[in-house]
Amino acid sequence: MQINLDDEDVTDASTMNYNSGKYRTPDGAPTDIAIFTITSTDRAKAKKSLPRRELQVLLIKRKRWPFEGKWALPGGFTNETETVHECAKRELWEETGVKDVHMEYFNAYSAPNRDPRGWMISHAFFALVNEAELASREAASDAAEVRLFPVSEAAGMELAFDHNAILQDALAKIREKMVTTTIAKSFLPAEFTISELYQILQTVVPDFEERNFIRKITSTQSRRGIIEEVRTPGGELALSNRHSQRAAQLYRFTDYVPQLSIYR
Amino acid sequence: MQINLDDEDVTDASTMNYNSGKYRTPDGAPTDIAIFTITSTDRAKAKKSLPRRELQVLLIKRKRWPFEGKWALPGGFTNETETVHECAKRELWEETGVKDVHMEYFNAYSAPNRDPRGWMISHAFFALVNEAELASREAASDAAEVRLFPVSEAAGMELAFDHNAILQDALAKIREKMVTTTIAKSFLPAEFTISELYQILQTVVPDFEERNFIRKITSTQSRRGIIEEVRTPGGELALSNRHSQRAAQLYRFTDYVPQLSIYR
DNA sequence: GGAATAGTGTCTATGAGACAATATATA
DNA sequence: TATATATTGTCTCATAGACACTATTCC
Repeated sequence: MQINLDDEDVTDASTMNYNSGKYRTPDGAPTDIAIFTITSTDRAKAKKSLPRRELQVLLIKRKRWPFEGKWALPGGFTNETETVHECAKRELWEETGVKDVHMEYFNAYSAPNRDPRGWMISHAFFALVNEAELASREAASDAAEVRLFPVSEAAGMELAFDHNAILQDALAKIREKMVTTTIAKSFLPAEFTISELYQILQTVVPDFEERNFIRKITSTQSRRGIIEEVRTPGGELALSNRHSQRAAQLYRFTDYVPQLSIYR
Repeated sequence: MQINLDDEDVTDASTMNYNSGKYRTPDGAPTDIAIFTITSTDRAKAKKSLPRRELQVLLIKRKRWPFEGKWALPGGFTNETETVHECAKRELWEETGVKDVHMEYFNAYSAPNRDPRGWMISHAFFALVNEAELASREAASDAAEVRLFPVSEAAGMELAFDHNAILQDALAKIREKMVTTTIAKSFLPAEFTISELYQILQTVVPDFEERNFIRKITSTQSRRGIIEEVRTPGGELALSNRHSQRAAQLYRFTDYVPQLSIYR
């Protein structure tokens, strides 16, 4: 069927297609997903101490043309019967075996010739996955083909397509969102200590530094009530000493969504 | 040319296309743009008083199938030789005769069957245009085909395609950004008074209310220095009385980008 | 003088920011 | 007992938030 896609009464030839009036259409609708996680490795020296944490991104080694052998962000082609969001969700599941994680669409990449296979406008997402959820899958998959890379390392690699730019944009986005929303919860257990939260924030946003972090986040619950103390069934304050000698108060995120404003 | 788009070694038929192995591809890459402006109408009674302001969105009456006769967001099809961002910029120029305004990509709309013409993944932008820039074009265009609507009115209309949803999303987005970034500058002259800024904020975000607005925004310049006082070439404070009996201090936005954080 | 907007005074409570000091449990 | 993390004390200054009050100029 020949459809007239012309919405604007175009009469000059400049915007008409060279293909004798038939419009050129995209050759696919791919999605690319920057899947981030934070790994924890216990420090050798002291047992009861904070683990070393590192922000990692999942990459896949391409098995065929184009960019065969190069590492790339996972992704795939959207079907006609699904939205790009559904596609990304599906790809995440196929790649990592996880679902129901925080995933967000953040940009479209549409530079001509960004894909040697044809005209491809890619829809880019980022996903934040808890290390614990990823653990089971890790063992199952072939480490030579699918691997976590520290973002510092991945940023210096030569990735397939324009995935370097996509990764950079994804990083900038999660760094911004890490301090303006409560997405840090994706990298934490449901109940966590202030130190753990602080460490997670610093792992993603190295510049983040707040001397009196504990005072700020716990002061005047009524105002900045994004987290609350956890209590035992008996009603006492729940503590944890998994990473410390002295036990620390456990907190959990509330449903409160703070409204930010530069005009206060 | 038959290309293998399969990135994931798919072997089950479920993800293969019914069209005997040939992938179905999108039928176009449209962009839709929610173009906002704020109109000012002087109040009849008092001359020197704040004008009535209203947030407006530009709509176009469709001239052909599908949704012929319905109002829709302006937009058009992306060419193979441009990015979707360039396409949106071009469409904005064609539609309003303005360029170099604040325009942002905010989402992709990809529900199957959202467009009766075929499989169309639409890329949605919002643009913020100063009333002054739009004025010249207004006279030139056919008001019956291209019109500004108050957003309150447009939100209640039945628009073409899924444009109601797109408009809602665009509104939510600019309301959020209006108080977290300095995009209010798009609706203001380079030099403005505190009252004008406050009025613009309230026009876009009706809930926005700050009793001591002037104190907050002008206190301790070193911290929240998003605006600065304007001075005359002679070094005196520049004032304006276009909207008031008593002259008011003029301000301009600085380049300072405040860093927001829920963790302070 | 009244209207309409601009801007200041004042008061209290809370938060920001910096550091020192103390607390707790374990290896 | 040394160590590593958790938490509180203390002090100063800035800001939040409320609301009354004064200032300026046009009509």
